[in-house]
Amino acid sequence: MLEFSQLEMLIAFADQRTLSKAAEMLHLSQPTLTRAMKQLEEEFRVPLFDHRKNRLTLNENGQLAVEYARKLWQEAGDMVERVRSFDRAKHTLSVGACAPAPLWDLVPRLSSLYGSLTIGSEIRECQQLIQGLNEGTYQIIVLPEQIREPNWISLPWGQEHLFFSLPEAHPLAHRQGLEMRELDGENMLVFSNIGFWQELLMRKMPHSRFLFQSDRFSFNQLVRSSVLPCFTTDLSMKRNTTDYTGRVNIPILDPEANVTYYCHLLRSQAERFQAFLQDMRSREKDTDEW
Amino acid sequence: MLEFSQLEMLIAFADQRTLSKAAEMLHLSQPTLTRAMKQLEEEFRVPLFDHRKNRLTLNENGQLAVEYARKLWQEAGDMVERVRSFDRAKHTLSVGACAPAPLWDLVPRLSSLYGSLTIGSEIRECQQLIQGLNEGTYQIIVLPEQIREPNWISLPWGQEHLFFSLPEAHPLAHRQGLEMRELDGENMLVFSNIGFWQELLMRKMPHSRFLFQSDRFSFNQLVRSSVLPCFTTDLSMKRNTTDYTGRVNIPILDPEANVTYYCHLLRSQAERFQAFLQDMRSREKDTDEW
DNA sequence: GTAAGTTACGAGCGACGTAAAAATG
DNA sequence: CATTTTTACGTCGCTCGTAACTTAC
Repeated sequence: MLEFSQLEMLIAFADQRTLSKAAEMLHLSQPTLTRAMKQLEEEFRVPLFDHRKNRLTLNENGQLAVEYARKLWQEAGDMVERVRSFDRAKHTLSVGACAPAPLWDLVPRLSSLYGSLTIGSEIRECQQLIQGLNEGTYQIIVLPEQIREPNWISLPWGQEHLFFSLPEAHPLAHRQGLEMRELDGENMLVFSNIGFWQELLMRKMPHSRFLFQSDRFSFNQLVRSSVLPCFTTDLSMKRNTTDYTGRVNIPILDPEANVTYYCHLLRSQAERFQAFLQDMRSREKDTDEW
Repeated sequence: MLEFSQLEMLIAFADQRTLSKAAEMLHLSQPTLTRAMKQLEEEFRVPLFDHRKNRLTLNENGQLAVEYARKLWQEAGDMVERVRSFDRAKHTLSVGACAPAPLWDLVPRLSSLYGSLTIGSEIRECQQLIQGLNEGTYQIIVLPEQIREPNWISLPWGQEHLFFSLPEAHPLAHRQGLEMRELDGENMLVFSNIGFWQELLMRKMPHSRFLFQSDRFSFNQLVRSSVLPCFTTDLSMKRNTTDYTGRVNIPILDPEANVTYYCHLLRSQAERFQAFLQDMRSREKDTDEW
């Protein structure tokens, strides 16, 4: 019977051009290769090589066989890989979100509901999330708006409200509310990896320069020590990772700065995530939490 | 390493639903199957089966693996088949013709030119021949007309002229030439497997009934013993396989009944058939032969 | 009780490597 | 003379089958 090991040796010979080199490469003795090539010729029942006294070369049949062997070898590898990733997909749950805040309670929630699964989470652009959900890259995605698709399920997952954080001495610090255009042009401190917020800031405040900080510690230092205006949100403040003493946090009035998040998942996965859906629906009634 | 024998066993198990039946089918002991399935799980490093005490069933991973295994198994078979037929193609030369007569001298000619090759010949409809040449089913085709294709080579291969063969007592037996419509309506004796001629007869003599004879001996008997008109051609008469004594053979004047055959082959094969092409061209000058 | 899967064990065969020979440039 | 392929030979190891055990319907 044709065996993968034989195909491997054939491919190695095609690559190395001599049996000796191929044998060395595969950590086999050279006679083993000679035998394997003979066996292949017997199995195919056609000559695959030009057997000269001390030179073995592929003939046309052999070259064709090598082509097929490579394809088969590749597909055999794919087969194993696909089955493994299929299995892995059953033990992992990938969440994609448009912003970090929804993940703060979503991931722990999912962890406690699906203790046996590995929870992976990523922050990506909305368009990528939508595509990823359809392609199976994500099982659950969080978007800042509700998208109604017939084969999707969507349920609200809290709200988030953007604030300006101004030094007390700032001329606008006395205001109860602000529109983004009122600070357009000022240099702003911004924490990185804030998902869709970043695009929003740059769109609504095109004249501002944004000083992005990817390190939480550096960002906190700058918030405390500088007089640069920055951003925060209600969820961020509740989480208390940054000390805003000496600053006034003023709600931003623009409608785009006040979002409701929605979890979306494929209707075909409803059964798998039944526990999560029940949990979401029970929260939905308990509106105080938000 | 993954082995084809393991895939075979996996497929057999998927088909038979129990290891015992699969083992029986493959003429192996049942423990061999148990081991092979274990090995597969080790190679994939994911569970493929639901191991119950006395029942083994494929889980989802396993079902996926079986799908791939079937595909791979099929392709491995294809691989061998393709290489074999590729090799065979190098040792065979398939000729397709629209009528039998051109083959009478073409096949012996090719045999003597390419003694090491097996010559296969078939009579088919022109459309099938054209398709077959392009697809590689035939290396050489003979058509009753010249077709000019940029990547084809075409050269004439003789002429053939159709005759009516009438009993001497037939009212038209004295004529020097006849048109087909003049005998339309009479019952005619026809030898089978005459290629495109058959279609021509039926088209030009729609009111005649044709008594097809596929056996040469029966046909000859009927020609001798009956007074039914029949057909012959100059090439057929030269070949002398039928005794026309007591009959008058009268040329048919319709242009379609007087054809020049053309051999066609792919220009890409010109080198391979160089000897044949030279031979054809030298005959072409020697017009007396026709 | 029958039929299925798993485990244990022993034997046989086959695959591999070493060694030697032959050939080529 | 170095490199390569092929052949011969001996041994190690792996694979297979038999047999015994366990379980379920």
